[in-house]
Amino acid sequence: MDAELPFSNLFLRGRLRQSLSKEEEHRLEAMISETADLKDGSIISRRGELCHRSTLLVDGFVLRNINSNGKRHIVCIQVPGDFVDLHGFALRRLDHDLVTVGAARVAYVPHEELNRTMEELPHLTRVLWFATLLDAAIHREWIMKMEQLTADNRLAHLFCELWHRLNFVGRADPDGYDLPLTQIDLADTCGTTSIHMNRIIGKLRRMGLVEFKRGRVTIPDRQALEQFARFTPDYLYGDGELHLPSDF
Amino acid sequence: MDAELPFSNLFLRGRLRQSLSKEEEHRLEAMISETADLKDGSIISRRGELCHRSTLLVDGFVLRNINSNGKRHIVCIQVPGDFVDLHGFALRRLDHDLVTVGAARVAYVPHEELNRTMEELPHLTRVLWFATLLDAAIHREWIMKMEQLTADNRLAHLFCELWHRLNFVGRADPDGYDLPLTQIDLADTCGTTSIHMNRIIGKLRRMGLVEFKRGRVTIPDRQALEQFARFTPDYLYGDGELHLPSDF
DNA sequence: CGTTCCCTTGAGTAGTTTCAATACTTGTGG
DNA sequence: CCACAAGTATTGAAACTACTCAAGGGAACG
Repeated sequence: MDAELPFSNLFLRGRLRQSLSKEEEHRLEAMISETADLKDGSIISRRGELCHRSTLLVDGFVLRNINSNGKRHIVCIQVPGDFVDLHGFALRRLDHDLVTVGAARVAYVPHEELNRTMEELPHLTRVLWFATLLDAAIHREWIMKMEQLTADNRLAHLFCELWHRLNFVGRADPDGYDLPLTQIDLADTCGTTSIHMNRIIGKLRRMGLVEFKRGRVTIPDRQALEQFARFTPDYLYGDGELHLPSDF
Repeated sequence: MDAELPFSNLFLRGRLRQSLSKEEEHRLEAMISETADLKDGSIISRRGELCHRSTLLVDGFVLRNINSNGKRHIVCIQVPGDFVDLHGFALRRLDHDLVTVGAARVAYVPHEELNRTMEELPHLTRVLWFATLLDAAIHREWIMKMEQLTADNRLAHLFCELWHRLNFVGRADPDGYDLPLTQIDLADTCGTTSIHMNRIIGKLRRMGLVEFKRGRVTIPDRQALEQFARFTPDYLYGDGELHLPSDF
C-alpha cells in the first residue's frame, strides 16, 4: 500500500483513515500535483498570503508560528501525515507562518482539486474537515495545559503528545523518537525562556522521566512521564473516550 | 431581514456572511429544527457524547470547558451568532463541554440537514467549515497570549477580543458591552486564580483602562486598552491583514 | 579556525500562588 | 420581610515559579 500511495499513506493513520474507501484513498493521492524536498527553515506558507494550494507533510517536522511584538510563538507542531495548511483552504489566508524544522518532504494539493472534491465526494470532504478540527482539539488542549500546568509539566505533556502522534504514523519507538528541535524551539512552544527550559530539561532528566538531546527524545518509562504530565491521549481521537464511531 | 431570518441572521455577520447568497441564507435558516430558551448553567453538549445536532447561539453566552484534575478550564467563549458545537458534526464527539452563562436562546440544526447541505451546497459547506476554523484561529491566538502575556495583559486581551466579536453582531456599544461572567469565570479563562484576577481587575480599573462589574464591561478608551493588551483584531477575519477575498 | 548558534549556570527580581480571614450579594424559605 | 446559606468579592502575608541580566563553555558550519 505504501508503494501505491507513497505520499498520502500516513494521513490520519491510526485515526479516521480506516473510514476511507479505496477510491477515496486513491483520490487523495491523485490530488497531489507536485512534491518537494525542503531544507531546514523553509517557509511553506506565510501569514496573510492568499493560499492557492495546501501542503501534506510526508516526512519531517513543521512549526506553526505566530510572531507578536518581535517574539516568535509556536502554536502547533506538525508531524508526518499532517495536512499542515489545509486550514488555508477554508480560511483563504492563514493567521500564522508554517516553517520546517530540519529537512522535510512535502506534497502539494492545489485548491482547485479540493474544490472538486467538495463537489464530488462529501464523505472525503468531511474527513478533511475532521482533520482540521483535530488541530483545533489539539489547540484546546494546549490552551488548557498553558492555563493549568507549570513549565515542567508542560514540557512533559508536549513530549507525551508528540510520542502518540508519531506513534500513529509509525514514527515512534517504544522508548522515544527523533525530534530536531532546539531548546529554544521547545521554550517558544511551552511559553517560557530558553534559560528556564534548560533547567527544566535537566530536572526531568534527573527525575529519570525523559532525556532530551537535540535530535532525539528518550522516554525510559512512558507511563511515569504521562502521569507526571497529567496526560491522557483522548483528545487525539485515536482510541479512548472520544473514539470515533465505525459509521463515520 | 431580521424578521425573515430570526435565528440565523447573526451567523458570521461582519465577516463571511456577505458571501452567502439569499438562497444559502434561507437554507441555513431552514435547517433549524427546533429552538430553546436555556437558563444559566445549562449543558448544551457534553464531552464524549455522540453529537446528532449542532447548536446555533442566538442570544447569550456559552463557555467551552475542559475539566482536568478536578479543575475547570475555559478554552473559548462563544457569543451570539456563533455555531457553538458545529465542531461536533465533523468530530462526532466533542473533547469539551458546552455550558451557558446567563440565560441563552439557541437553535438546533440536525446533522442530517448538515449532511444534505454537504451533498448539495458546497459553497455553504465551505462557509460552515470556515466558521469552525475561525474558532481554531481564536484558539491559536489564545495559545499565543498564554505563552506571551502576563495575567493583566491576558485579561485586557480577552476584553478586547470580546468587544470586537460582539461588535460584529451588533451587541457592543462604543464604550462597552454586557457580559454575565464572574471573576471566577474570568480567572478560569485567563489561567489564573480568582484572587489574582481580583487584584488584576482592580489594577486595570485604577489604570483607567477597563471597568468590570458583574454583568458589564466598560471601556472608556478602547485604543488605550488595545495597546496595553497588544491586541490586533486581524485574527478575527473581519477587516485587516487577513481580510477575505471578495470571491470566496 | 573563527564565527555563530546553542547550551549551561548563578544571582537578583518580578509575577503568581497559596493559605487565611473577612465582607459583600444574591436567592431561598420561613 | 427577615434570616440564612451559598456563592462571590476583597485584602494581607509568605512561599514559590519563572524572568531578566550576566557571563562562560560547547558544538556546528563555513
